[in-house]
Amino acid sequence: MSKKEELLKIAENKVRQGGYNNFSFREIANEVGIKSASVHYHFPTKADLGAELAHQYTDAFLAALGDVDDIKARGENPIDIYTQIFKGALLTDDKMCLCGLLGAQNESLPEKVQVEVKRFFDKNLTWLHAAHTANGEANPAHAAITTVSLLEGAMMISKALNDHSYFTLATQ
Amino acid sequence: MSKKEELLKIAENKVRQGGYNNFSFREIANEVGIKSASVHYHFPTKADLGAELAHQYTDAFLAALGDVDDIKARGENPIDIYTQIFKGALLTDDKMCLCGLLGAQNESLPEKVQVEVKRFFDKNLTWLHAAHTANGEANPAHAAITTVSLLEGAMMISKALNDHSYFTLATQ
DNA sequence: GTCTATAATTTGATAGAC
DNA sequence: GTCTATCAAATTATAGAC
Repeated sequence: MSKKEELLKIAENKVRQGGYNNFSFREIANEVGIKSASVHYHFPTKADLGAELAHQYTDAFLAALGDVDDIKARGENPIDIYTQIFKGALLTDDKMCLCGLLGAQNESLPEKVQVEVKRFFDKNLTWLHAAHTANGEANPAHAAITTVSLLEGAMMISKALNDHSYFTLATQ
Repeated sequence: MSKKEELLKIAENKVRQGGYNNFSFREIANEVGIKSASVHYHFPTKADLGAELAHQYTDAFLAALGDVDDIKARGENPIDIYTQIFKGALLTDDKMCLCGLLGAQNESLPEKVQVEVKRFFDKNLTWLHAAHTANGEANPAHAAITTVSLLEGAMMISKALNDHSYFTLATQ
């Protein structure tokens, strides 16, 4: 893993714990074993780092989801897959969804980060719309909205209560 | 309104926009017209301010909800009331739920703030349990969890998309 | 790519006067 | 309750050497 990738990974964990202000260039530089000035070689400003972080997080999330048609072809329910990926993010990492936390504090973020957070939810809604359509839902647009809202909300409250079983209850 | 109340009100708005780190003693002191050192007279530490803020927010929220039995006695649906109060917080103030945002960044908060955020959700779940029970729901505990999760999640994503109509769609 | 050195600003907090 | 004065630490960022 390149230094740049290491920096992003460490920053991701910090942001998923406490938001955009929960990491500094110095902190992540120390953990990677370089100086904070060197971080600016990879990311000119903190906003650049934040935007790239959200962009890559979104791409990785979509890649993990896979293709709705492929899931249906395997005879599986894409909404179950979606729920399991969310659950994995919470249970495996014990952390919030990166873009969920950033979305909540959206107003205080640099604009280029806001753009990437919006992209995450646009892509999620598009995927869920296709999934609910494939499932024969009467109102796939509405179902997509309630699905992602419920999962993000359940994740947030699980963190607030420090109780993973809350998420499991909310999504069954 | 006392200076202390003014400080809390200004801090509340900042936190609901960008989280716990989105205000400083200097900032809120300036807006109230005192010096930052004077803020420490009212709140010894920032954690004290944060905890009191979440506590009062919770109390005000519960007071706005009112009593489940009273609502039923008026012939109204308490879940509709609950939804309307959430919606009002988003549409009137154009801001996140204070404890929703704090809950998402829970891991990075001082412990005394975490305690107050947990209290908010415990009280909400208790109220919703009573509401769904009064409505004759078969599984009021489960219904309470899904109700608050959906509303907090819808609020978060409305902020992320900067689109209030998203919340309305999610809750109808 | 990474370093040293440094700058300007902000932050949470304290001591002690009024 | 509010002030002045002050502090140590942290933050984002830049210039220029290696």
